Amino acid sequence: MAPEKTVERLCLYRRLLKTALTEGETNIFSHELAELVSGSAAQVRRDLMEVGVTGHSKRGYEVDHLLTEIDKVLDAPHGTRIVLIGVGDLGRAMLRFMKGYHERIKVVGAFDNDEAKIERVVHGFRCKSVTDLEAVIASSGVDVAIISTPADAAQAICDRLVAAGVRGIVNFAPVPLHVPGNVKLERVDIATALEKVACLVRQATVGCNVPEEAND
Amino acid sequence: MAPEKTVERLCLYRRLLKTALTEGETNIFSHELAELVSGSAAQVRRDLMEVGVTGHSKRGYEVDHLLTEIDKVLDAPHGTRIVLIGVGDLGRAMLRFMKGYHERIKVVGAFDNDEAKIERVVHGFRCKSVTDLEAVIASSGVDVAIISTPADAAQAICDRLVAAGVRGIVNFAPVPLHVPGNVKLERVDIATALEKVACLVRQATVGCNVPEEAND
DNA sequence: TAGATTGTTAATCGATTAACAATC
DNA sequence: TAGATTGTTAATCGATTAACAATC
Repeated sequence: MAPEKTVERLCLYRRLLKTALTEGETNIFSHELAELVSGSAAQVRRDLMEVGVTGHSKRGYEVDHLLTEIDKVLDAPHGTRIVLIGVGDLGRAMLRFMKGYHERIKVVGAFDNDEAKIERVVHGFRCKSVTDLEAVIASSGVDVAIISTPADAAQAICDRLVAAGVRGIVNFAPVPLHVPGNVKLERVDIATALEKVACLVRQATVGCNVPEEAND
Repeated sequence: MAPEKTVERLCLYRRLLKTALTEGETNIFSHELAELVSGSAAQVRRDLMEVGVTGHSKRGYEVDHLLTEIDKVLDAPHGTRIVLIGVGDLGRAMLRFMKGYHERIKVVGAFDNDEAKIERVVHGFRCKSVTDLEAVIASSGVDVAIISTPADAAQAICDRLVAAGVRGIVNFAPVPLHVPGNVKLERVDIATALEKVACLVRQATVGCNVPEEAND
């Protein structure tokens, strides 16, 4: 119901509010939260409207209450069951992240096709054979799958996930995946992020730096 | 000069065009490229206009030529010099990715503050002490830095990078960083991606699935 | 020629920002 | 009260899409 961009920012707000809370801040103004995310106060207020909380013109918003309400919007009350496919460096990074994150993130399986990795325990999760993927999905139920395989394996895995009924996918493989309209797909494109910044930096320095030639 | 969104898509096009080229495709229509990225043909044509290439109404675009021109827009002719800070799982994933990627990506340093990692070779790069960060930047010159440290170290590292003259930063740490306006910052937010998909999937299934209670 | 595709402009869409009355 | 902040609507901005003459 809340627009995607708002959902993204709510995830950010939540993390920052948790920090603020542990630092003893009980109340926060929209412009303070805005500064933390390098956004505008108006946008913060708009986002919080979406959550349904209401602030106070003298004290701003109550951090505690804000967190409770954002949780309600973002999290499924019974948690999110997750599978991860591809236990390489990136897959391990995700497992490690999810391990310590919060209790409503539930990893129900980590899969790889490398015999050497199967049955190994990585950050507390036992690696399974990718041949068992459908069986685990069928028995545990899965809300979101993380694809951290090499590019050439990603679409095939994606198809299997969709066929098995998974309706949310986070794709770390550097290829665009194709999914039916009823599946939510989020691309995390490391390659593009790097190339994009490189390009933008270069564009910004054109003219003041190396003038296209003229050195040695 | 090209809008950021266009730059992002150009990165994607380039990767897909390379694949197409190795598969022997010499020409491609805007609607074909659009399908590969799940975009629209009009957008592809618009993006390619920005690059300055021109197509042919019977044969579409020449893949070969397209790649050459996109390279010119995206890449600095002398390459992009990169440092990476934080050789954890995520840092290793990035090193591994950059190792095999292409010749214009030049990693000039990988840093960590863990004594156990320093001097170790990771995916072909020797890990350095983070105390040497400024020295390496000063001697090698650095275009883009990748921050893959834990969240609590990220802002301090970021400040040091900016002070040392780095003008492009890719941030993998799950905190928003603050940089001056002349620094390009790209956030790759793994935590948000995961939480966002979880939320969207849940929103989509509300009503048809667990009706907020009603099971034991 | 007829049909498909390109290059480009105008129309649409969505998201962000500005503004301001209402509140404390 | 005076001053700051909220909640919300209207104005702005940018990006995407539709449309279509020109081209091959």
